[in-house]
Amino acid sequence: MSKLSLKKQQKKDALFASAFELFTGLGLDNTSISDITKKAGVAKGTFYLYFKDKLDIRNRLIARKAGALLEDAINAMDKADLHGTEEKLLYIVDHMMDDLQKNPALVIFMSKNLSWGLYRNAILESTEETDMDFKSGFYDFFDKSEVKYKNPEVLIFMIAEFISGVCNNSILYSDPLSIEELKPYLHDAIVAIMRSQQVG
Amino acid sequence: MSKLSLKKQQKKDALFASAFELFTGLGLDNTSISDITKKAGVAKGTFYLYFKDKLDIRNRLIARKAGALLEDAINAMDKADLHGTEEKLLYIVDHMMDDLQKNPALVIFMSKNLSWGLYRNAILESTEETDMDFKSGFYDFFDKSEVKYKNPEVLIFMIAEFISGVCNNSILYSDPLSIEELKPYLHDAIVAIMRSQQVG
Amino acid sequence: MSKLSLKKQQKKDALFASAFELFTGLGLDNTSISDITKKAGVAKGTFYLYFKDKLDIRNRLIARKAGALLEDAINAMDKADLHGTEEKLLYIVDHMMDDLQKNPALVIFMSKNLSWGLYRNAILESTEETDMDFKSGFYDFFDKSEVKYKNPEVLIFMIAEFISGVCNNSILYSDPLSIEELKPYLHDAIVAIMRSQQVG
Amino acid sequence: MSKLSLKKQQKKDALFASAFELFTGLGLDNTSISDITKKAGVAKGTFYLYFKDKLDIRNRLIARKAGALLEDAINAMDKADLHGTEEKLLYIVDHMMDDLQKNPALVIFMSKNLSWGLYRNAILESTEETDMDFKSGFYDFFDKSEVKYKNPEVLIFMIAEFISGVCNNSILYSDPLSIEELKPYLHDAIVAIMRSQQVG
DNA sequence: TATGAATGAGGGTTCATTCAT
DNA sequence: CATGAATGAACCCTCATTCAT
Repeated sequence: MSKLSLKKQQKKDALFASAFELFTGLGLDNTSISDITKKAGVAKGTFYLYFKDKLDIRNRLIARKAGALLEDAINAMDKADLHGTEEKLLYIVDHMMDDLQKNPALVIFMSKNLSWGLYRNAILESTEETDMDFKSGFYDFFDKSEVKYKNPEVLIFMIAEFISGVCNNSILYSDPLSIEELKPYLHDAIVAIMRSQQVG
Repeated sequence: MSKLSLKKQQKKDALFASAFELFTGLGLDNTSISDITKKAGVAKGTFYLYFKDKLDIRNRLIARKAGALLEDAINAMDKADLHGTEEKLLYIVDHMMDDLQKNPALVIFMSKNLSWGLYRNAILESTEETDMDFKSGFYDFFDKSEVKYKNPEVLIFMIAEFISGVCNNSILYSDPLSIEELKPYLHDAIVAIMRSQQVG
Repeated sequence: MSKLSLKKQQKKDALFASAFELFTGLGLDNTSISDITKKAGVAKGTFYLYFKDKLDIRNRLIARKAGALLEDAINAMDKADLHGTEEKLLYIVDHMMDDLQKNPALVIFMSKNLSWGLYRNAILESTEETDMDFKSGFYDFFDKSEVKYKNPEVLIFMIAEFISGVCNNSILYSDPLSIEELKPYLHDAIVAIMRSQQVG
Repeated sequence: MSKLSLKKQQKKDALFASAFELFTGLGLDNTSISDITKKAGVAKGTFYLYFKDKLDIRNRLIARKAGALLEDAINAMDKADLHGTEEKLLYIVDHMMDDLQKNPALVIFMSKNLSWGLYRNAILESTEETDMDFKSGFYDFFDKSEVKYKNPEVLIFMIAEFISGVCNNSILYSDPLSIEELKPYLHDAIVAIMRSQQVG
């Protein structure tokens, strides 16, 4: 990467970082592009060299963050010595929840901006922002599973929405319980959901 | 209620109705107070006689709508001949989902604006906007239940978040499945969640 | 007219006046709405209470100015003791040229912004900005004329374009001659054009 | 001309061509320098190596186009077997009108940007953009004429403005008539103007 | 109470121009 | 010569809020 394009990447990253902080702190609509560029230390016009508008940077940010979250979890899972689909899935879920717990800003951002469509895109489609190929891995995972599920995508969708909603309130407001207190309940519920979707 | 205060109530209702239509149609941030008053057929200044600002009308609207949704479900449940806590809970859940399905605008509005805190307020706290007293009913319901749950509020919270998230995507985008196709999966999952939270 | 709507009319007039001065001084595209409101002594937002955008105020300004120019000329002609179509037409043309000569700003504005379509609208169609009914007068004038012309509208169109172009350069730049020096040539040319369009 | 300066000339020509297309298509103020360079396939900075700003390229473009229009007409007239000043003048006028009619873009551009001053410069002054020497030819033409005019430059000026205005509306909007329908009227009017300016 | 004209800060966006490469 | 990333002033327009009527 040349010196010039390195500088460009730095600007883009600075814009991403500023946008993320502001979106999570003030919300999407209370963040102006002026705010983003000011925080990033670039001129307002520079924003438009890299992004079409606020929606554009938001969507690309989601792809980045969601992809990274999943990637970390999968990488950790690969290193752990796990057997069984259920065990693996729970591991991924726990890992992602731990990550989210450490990063409340990310929770806010994702819960307010993430629809399943965007999330699935981030996971299953490769974009400019995500390098990894999750797609083949996803289907592999369920094909090789000794336990069969009625509809893997529906299962993942339901778990994702479940966790997303629950974590959002719990992590942000400790309401009705803190995430630490909630975890046992949650764990049981997730296992129950999984088992309810097994074939046979 | 005097003639004058009837007129006032009509204006307020008109503002509520206009705000709801516009919030769901255009989104909160794309709806201006000018839009609301124009649609309601009152002057712009009149808005400020009844509401503090846009956030104020939104929160009060949520309390109204969420309360009504639950009230309808409970009323219907009372009329139905049901036995058992699980059966009753499922009935309420189904009823609410049916209502939401018939009213996608309401789904948009609630999913984008509803946090558990607000929702619980609508359910457990009586406000200016909700007449019913849900609170005592709520505790009664679980106290009298033959099946005991570890933590009824957590259970309700988890189910609420689960349904809210799942319905949102499904009803609005038919993604990953339409709500009709999704229902059997959802039903199984809810029962599983409930049972996972039983004591003993 | 109530006190309130009088104030409104004053603001509108102030905006018209400011816009006219700035359009003629700086040109349409070098005049910002901010400039107009600043000069008119009103807030920027006030502009949008009365006009859609810059094009809107320009078109309405043209209708006003062109209408007034013609109206003055016709009124003067009515008072003068004139006989014969040619004599009357020449009188109107002279009167308008005199008016334009006294008001170079108007020349700039009209020559840069006026197309025949707009001009004809200003003359023949009644708008919000022009009260007089020129239309019936126009057709009356040629119907009653003892001299018949092949196509009255074409004749008027040609004379209008001729004068418009010639006056523009002459009044603004005294090029190739001052309007005063040019007048005899112009007079001869206009008479020649008229006669060339007579029937028979 | 060296190979290097040939390349330079090509870039300059590309910029001229792009600017012309965009000015006529979008208008002067809706065309950005970025647009021009993009269309020309050069970098934005390159523009400033050849032109001072947008006004500079516009004025030079006018000189080019107006000069070419006249040059073509004169060349064609020289080849035709014509006798008499009036006949020759009419031939030139007709030729230019035909050219303009074939090229509405040119009409837009010239009518919106052309003042007599610029036009005369293009005709009478030699610039960087026009090679031909029209000046001596112009005075020769009227000196040798068997018919004498009161003021040849005024005559040309009046005809130019007349045609310019009339053609503009007619060619662009077919209003009040199409140029084809208008031509007979126009022809008569021009002859009339000429004759009105003869000496004696 | 009810009105709606008026405000002006602040939003998103464009673009002529510069300058390090 | 040529590039195009970067700038930031300036644009148009919206809108929550106020206040005289």
